[in-house]
Amino acid sequence: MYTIVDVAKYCGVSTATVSMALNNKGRLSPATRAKVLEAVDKLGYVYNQTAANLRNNESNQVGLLLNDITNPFYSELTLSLNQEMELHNKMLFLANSEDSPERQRRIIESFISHKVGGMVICPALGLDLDFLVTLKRRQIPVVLAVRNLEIADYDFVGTDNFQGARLITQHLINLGHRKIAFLGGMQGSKTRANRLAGYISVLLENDINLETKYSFTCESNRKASEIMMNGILDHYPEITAVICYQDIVAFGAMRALHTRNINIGKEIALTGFDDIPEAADTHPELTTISVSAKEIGRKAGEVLLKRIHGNTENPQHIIIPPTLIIRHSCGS
Amino acid sequence: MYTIVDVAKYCGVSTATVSMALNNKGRLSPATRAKVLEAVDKLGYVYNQTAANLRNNESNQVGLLLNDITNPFYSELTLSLNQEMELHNKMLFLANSEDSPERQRRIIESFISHKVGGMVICPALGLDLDFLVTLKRRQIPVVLAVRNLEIADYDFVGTDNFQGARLITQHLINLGHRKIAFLGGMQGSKTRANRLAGYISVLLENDINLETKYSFTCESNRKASEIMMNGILDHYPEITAVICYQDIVAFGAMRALHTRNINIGKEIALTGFDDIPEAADTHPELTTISVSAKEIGRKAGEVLLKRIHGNTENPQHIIIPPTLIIRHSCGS
DNA sequence: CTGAAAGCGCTTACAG
DNA sequence: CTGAAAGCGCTTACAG
Repeated sequence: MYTIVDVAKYCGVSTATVSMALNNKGRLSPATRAKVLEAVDKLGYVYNQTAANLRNNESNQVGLLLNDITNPFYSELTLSLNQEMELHNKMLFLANSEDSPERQRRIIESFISHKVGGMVICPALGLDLDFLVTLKRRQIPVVLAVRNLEIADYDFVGTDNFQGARLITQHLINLGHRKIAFLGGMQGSKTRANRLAGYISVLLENDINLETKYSFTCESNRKASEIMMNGILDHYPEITAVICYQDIVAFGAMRALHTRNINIGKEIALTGFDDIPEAADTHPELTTISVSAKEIGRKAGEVLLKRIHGNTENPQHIIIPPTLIIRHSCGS
Repeated sequence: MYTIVDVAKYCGVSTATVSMALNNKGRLSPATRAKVLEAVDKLGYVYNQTAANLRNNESNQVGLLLNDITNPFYSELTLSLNQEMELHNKMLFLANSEDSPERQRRIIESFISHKVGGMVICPALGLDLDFLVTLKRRQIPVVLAVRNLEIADYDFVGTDNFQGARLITQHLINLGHRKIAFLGGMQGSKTRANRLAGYISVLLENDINLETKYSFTCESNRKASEIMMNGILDHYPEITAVICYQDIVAFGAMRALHTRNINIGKEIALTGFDDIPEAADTHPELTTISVSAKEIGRKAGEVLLKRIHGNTENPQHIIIPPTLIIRHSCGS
């Protein structure tokens, strides 16, 4: 593996000259520059970006911390953040917290140790806030995505969960539903609290009696929600509509319904949240709330980049408005 | 941001001592070690891994190059590779080629520039092989995943596409189908060629006339395959079964079928390939070939790690055998 | 058991 | 227009 010294020797110039040729800086004669570039090509020299970063006290790496890359919502976010970073010649470290606060902490420390210039974090549930405060002191730009932490001094990009839930609840009420369940999300999740609040607020506005027993928590995977949905069917046959916390949760619920040969859309209405691509593949296709993961990823990248370049405005909260996507799972 | 020098000054020791304390190396008196560690804690010093890497001429970063992180098959692979890397304290760079050979080239060069210790690559279609040969000369470990390139001297982890296609084709024939189409994949894809060969070989073995017009290419997304499926229905109404190149392709085909109110499983049989989680969410659930993306990711990580640690055995080709998953899209 | 010094591969301020 | 030298934050072989 050649270094800048080898290239310099090969051309009979100094390493300073090679460096300047490589970075297109300083005033080199075109002839010298050409000679160097040719040597680079001939030797197959490859620039050591990490050495340059060390010397310049810079970084062109950013970290992305997710809970579950396997969730299509997050993989779309990853893609668009990645595209944004590529445009600005930054590399992306990817890590998965799997919703473990301890693991998340380790990962963030690892990001710092690896000298990221900034990071976007989808916080794990139960993350201790003290840690984030010390993180802030490190002066490294952090933007929170998807899940907000209500820590005033962090940038955040996400959606309006309260509003999204309102949209979908009102839609069901307009269709005549009165016994509406809310299924999914974990106890203690801020996101869930907001969606639940949206659902409740619309119920109240419409003078519908709030039955707290109609809201159910479950893990965000198909298996867990399938089991829960079966429980709902067994114990609350009066329910005519269920608002699922996420599309993934709705998929699990659908399994339970299909197994029992219950006609979704006719006998029961079902809704999701996120509008991942798969939501249009189910049968019936899922009525859901669209939250553009792509847009969140892009915006988060944009904000992060600005911070990395020294922007010190007050923290921004960018809210991508959710929209109602009507398909066939509430009738058609 | 403190450095090792600050910590050393704070404790009144040399930087060598701090370094040794940090790495648990050398013979330091427990008292000194404790003093250093305490200072680290107090100052909030964080280790600069990149500086250490430069000095040691090591790396604890690996690169993962994918075509489409948005495809659930690849996100599962990413997750399991990531887990494997985390176990060994390596960070993962993620990049998306979006199947552009030129972009892929840029990314690989960027990986090298950022001093990855190795990389796993799912090659983009149409990658020029010369480039891979020069890559080989750089001595940096590379393992190919999912798509093989038939370059003898690279490690590869993937599945047996030929065998998988044979499994599913035989299944359809056993169910009585004779007019079987093959839908999807791009011209020039090695993977497609192998699956197509499996399909053809079983047809021939069963004395079924091979109709070359029954095989169709299309991009691996829902929209493209929906359009193609509509074409098939319009022009070849005699077809009773279609083998889709991937689950994603099958999802698009399902859309076309649902739109036309054709009963999947009864009027037409449909199969996928990959067994991504969503394959069990469709209605009817998709009969498909299971290829464990998790297993591929894990194994690829394992092989890469061995290479990084200096293993110089001959290149390995690890084939994860595919299995047939019978659900309801071919009748039940 | 601990310190002084060289060096990993770059860049840049300073001379010339 | 180009070179010699110092320094980014580490580690390790060598002294003591």
